[in-house]
Amino acid sequence: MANEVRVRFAPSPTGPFHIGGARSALFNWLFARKMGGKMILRIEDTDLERSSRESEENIKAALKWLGMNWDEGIDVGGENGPYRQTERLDIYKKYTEKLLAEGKAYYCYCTDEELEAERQALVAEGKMPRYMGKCRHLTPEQVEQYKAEGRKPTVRFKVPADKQILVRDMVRGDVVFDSNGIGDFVIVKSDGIPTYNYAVVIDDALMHITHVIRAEEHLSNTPRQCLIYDALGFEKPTFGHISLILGKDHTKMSKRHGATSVDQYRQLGYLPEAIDNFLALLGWAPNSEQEIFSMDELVKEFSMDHVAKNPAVFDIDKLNWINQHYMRKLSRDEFYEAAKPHMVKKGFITGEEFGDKLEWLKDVVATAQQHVSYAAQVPDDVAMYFTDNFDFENDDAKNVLLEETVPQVIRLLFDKLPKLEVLDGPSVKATFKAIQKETKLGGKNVFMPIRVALTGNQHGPELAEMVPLLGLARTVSRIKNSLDKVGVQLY
RNA sequence: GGCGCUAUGGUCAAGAGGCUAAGACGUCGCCCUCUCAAGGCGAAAUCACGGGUUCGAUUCCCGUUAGCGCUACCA
Repeated sequence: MANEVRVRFAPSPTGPFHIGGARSALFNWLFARKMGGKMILRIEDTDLERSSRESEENIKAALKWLGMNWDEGIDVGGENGPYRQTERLDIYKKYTEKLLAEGKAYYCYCTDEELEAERQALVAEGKMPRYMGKCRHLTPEQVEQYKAEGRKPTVRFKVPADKQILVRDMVRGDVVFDSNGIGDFVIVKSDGIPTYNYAVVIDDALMHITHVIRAEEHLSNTPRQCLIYDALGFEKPTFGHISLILGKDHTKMSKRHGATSVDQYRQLGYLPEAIDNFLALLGWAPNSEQEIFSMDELVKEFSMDHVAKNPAVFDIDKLNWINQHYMRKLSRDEFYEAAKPHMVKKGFITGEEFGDKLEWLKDVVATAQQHVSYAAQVPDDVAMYFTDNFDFENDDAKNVLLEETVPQVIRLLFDKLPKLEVLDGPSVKATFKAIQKETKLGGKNVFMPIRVALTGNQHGPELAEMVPLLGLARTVSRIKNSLDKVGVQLY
């Protein structure tokens, strides 16, 4: 297909998969799906020092977890492979030789020290520090001399002077750069590995990428890449530079802003649908006022011309709100599974429970479903079901038990509860109502003492759901203990 | 320093020459309610600044300021 849209996501496997990378991937994926095109996954591992297979695996796992599949690339193959840059070295080499032969690139034998000295000199003169093309015209003798010294050359691209470079960008419009502001840059490092700006062009061209959607930090590099496209006679793709995600203090997201990797959010119990939904809304807005979108809906609604130009601050509150929305929609079992690892971690369950015990656990966990933002919050929310030892939250709570109507209420409760045929929500509720009626007390005077005696706390889940889960014996003993602690006599 | 991008409430944002400047998160208040959460209703809160262009600028142009990015043998 001649006009097929082909986009790529090309991460560097140099660490935990960042939430910003996930957003770039998402925009590419949405655009590809929307246009009925293809998504290619390529691994840019030319930084030998920092790249690792481990983070490559991490990236692939995260993409899958987020529901983004790719049509071509790593693991799935395709006609334009290999899809790992370190496996494409011979391809780059061919083009480098061509550039060298045509005089569009040259060997540079400068050492780091020489480069640094040049930079310092330029700065001292108040000029822009950039490579001045010292090795552009080396004589054969000089080259021999350098070789004899054992110097390993880099290959630099010869940047043409006085050229206006136009970058056509889907989100920023046309951006013009002046080639005079760009020094001859390295395209092949002294170890023979191509640099990012070089490899990316060859790969995108050879993989027939039609739209390059990536983070804004690459915009300033794009003119360099355009120069290479031209030098190699490749057709340029359409670019789309999406804004960066910033932390709360408006600086680039980093560790001190809390969780920044996709995996951290997964581990905290965020749902992939929620992350996708949230990320999509960061820098893109639908036509409608809708806030909650499934992936299918996003595909349907997505459009690159509704992508915002300005950077977006990562708002954890909104993520929490969206995640809570999706959490509430889970089934009882799904929610239990989501909470399970966190319950195990806290030692509340072993993961081996079955039978009545399992059902009880599911019921307990289910009490947290409506008001928790992410799964890691579940254990704290249900901790009271796992220990009968508790302290009073504060003196206010303690004072609730000192009210003179308390003994009467508790006596009636202890009288009625054991007589119930089944101890469930409705029957417990009915019991409370009956006590209210007999004592002519307001609801608060009935519920609050029971709540505090039962939990030590003035806040918490509904009593009618709590009592059945605790069971008769624990309910009675917890209340007795609390009354003893504050010295209230029942009879 | 140079180049580039950006600038609507605390945050995400709609808007695309004339509007009471949407909506959402968050905040606050009220309702519901034993409490919390959820839910319902409501409120406060925004066009960075200065010049133009125009009958009229949040919207177009220029400048200033601020933030960010690039200026690497990192991507």
